[in-house]
Amino acid sequence: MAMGRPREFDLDRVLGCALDVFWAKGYEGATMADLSAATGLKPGSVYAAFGSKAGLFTQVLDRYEDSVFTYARDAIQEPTVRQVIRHWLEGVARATTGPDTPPGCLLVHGALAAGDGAASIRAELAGRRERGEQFLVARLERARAEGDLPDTVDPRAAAGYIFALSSGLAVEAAGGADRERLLRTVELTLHRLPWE
Amino acid sequence: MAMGRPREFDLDRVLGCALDVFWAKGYEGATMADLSAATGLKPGSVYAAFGSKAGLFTQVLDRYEDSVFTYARDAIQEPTVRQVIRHWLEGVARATTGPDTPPGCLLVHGALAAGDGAASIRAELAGRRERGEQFLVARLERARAEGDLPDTVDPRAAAGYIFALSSGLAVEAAGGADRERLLRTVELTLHRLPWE
DNA sequence: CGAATTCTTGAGTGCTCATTCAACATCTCA
DNA sequence: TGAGATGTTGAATGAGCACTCAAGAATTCG
Repeated sequence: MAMGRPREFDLDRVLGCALDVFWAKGYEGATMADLSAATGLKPGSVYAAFGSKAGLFTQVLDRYEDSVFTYARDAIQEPTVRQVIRHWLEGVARATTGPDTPPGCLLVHGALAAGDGAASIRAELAGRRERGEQFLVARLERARAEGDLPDTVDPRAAAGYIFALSSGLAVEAAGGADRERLLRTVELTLHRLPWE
Repeated sequence: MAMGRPREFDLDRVLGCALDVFWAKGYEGATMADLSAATGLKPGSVYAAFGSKAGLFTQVLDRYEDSVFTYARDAIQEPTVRQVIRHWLEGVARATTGPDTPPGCLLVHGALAAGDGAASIRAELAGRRERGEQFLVARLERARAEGDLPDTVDPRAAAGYIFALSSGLAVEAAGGADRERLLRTVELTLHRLPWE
């Protein structure tokens, strides 16, 4: 029953280009003209393919998590809480200061850069950050059951602490701090964790 | 030689209203229409008095630091490093979750929400954050000289750690976290500092 | 008072934004 | 081959943006 004209662009490449733009400028800072220029798609094609700027952003977020948050998935596989946290925080420091990617974190940058008309975008990003935190909470709960985290420590509080530091590192990176500076903060953090 | 018509508005009140708008929406998120409505000044009067949106923002920043950063000035007066840091971090937690002010920190929010056309605004905010950090560095250097901070700890690294946490708390507040949650993170941080 | 000066006002400037649309192109299937 | 379906294109649309300006209003000084 007639399939229609096939799209001429590579979806993955387009999402990658759009990611760079959103990552560098935030949701509202990125204009359709920017996105059109970076992806090579005319505005009409973007709307045909993704419905809206917000629709494109949502797909870009999925791609961001898949490609950037590998360090988080790897981190929770580490055998001890110390190693989990080291892997996690060093991953944040590296991901937010990559030589080939914009400085900062899209989930942090995007959220704060969303103004009035983008309340739903802010909610979406807050939800994704929350999911990320739950990811770490679950690992720390397991650690407590295994005796690797003291009974006196609430895994949610510990994850909240690590997450606050992660967001702080992302802010510093977005503000121009270099990787060494971030890694020095990570090193000091790991010198002794609050419950050790 | 003729003084001209006196201004009809109270400068301090106008800056206060503008502060609320910038604080809630960031630099680029705040429109002149928002500012005009909140202050009661017509656009023409704003430009006559402040020159531009950026000029108004700069004056608002001064006012912000004067009124909100009292906790930082008070904190460094505390006698011990522990008390300095407690006062500082609790001040951040409270200032970013005030019942009568928007959530988050203007210096963090404003910086990340500044897109392409506002590079100078971003630089201004980065400079002000840097000045804030130096403020804490100086206090920690004194503490090290007094033996209140181990010789092995670099005051700049320690201040960087506290500042990363501060920014992280501000991001969480902007994302909707409540005061109790932030204070729980502060409590865990203080349970044992990395160099203790 | 009248001249000089500064503020206020309201309407308007040109620009950029996200989004749309009609015409055309390229595919599948019968 | 032709009908149906979908993708691409370039131009256009209306809304919102920071900012401006001419005219009028309030003041001080001579």
